[in-house]
Amino acid sequence: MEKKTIEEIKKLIECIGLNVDVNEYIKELKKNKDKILSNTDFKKMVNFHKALGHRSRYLIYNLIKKKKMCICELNVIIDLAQPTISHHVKILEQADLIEGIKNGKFTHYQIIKEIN
Amino acid sequence: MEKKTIEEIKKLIECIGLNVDVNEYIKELKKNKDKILSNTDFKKMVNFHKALGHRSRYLIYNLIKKKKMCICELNVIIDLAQPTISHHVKILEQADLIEGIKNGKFTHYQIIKEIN
DNA sequence: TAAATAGATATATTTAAATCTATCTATTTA
DNA sequence: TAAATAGATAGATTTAAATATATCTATTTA
Repeated sequence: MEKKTIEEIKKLIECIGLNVDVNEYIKELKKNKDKILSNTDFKKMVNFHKALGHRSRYLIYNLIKKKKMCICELNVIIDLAQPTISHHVKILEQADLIEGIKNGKFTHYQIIKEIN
Repeated sequence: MEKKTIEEIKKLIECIGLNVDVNEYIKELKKNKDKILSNTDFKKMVNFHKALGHRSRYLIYNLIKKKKMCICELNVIIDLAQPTISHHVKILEQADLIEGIKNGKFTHYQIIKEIN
């Protein structure tokens, strides 16, 4: 065991008290961690929050929520280049928040997961 | 009006149809946009999602949710340097998701906003 | 079927976030 | 009150995300 880890564990012992089995305690914490990480929704939830955790995307999501829109409509009111808007829309789409319905030349995006 | 904008609007006219007042339509869309951006919760919501939209922070949040913890406990089970963990914890704290309660030398962090 | 075009993709560049090491601060306790 | 220490902060570096320009693709329609 490396020096750094030994000091971390010394610190932990002081924190949790001497009357606790440290190895058992750490084992329990690591079990919690593994359980969280192995949850099938873990990545999905992180991506969901990451998708909405950006000013432009949160705006686009809420605009589409008010009224389904195509890229060309978003492009008129948002001060970003068309490929940038397409990029953000794609991230929202991949997070299963919106979907695009092709209609002739135009693709209309609409909400599929409602967030209040 | 610049060339780029003119083409954007031409495109929009084709999309929404000729029997619609384009200026009125754009005005309405921009009103929607301004309403969304001026919402007092806009920044708060983006920060909330940004806070949870990162692997390590989503893990830390869920660990604290299972059991209140101090930095030293997180440090033992997460493979990141102590200041990095402190940094992530601070972001969760600033998003009003968790709070730190000082107890002697140790600060125990606990959930204040439950997310399922 | 060939020109026009909505919007996607590729690639490069810029900007922001994550992470680290080193150091500081506030608190405890011997 | 001085040494010890939990965890916060500062600053530098690395990594990832945002954005732009240029180009491509799939579809439409004249």
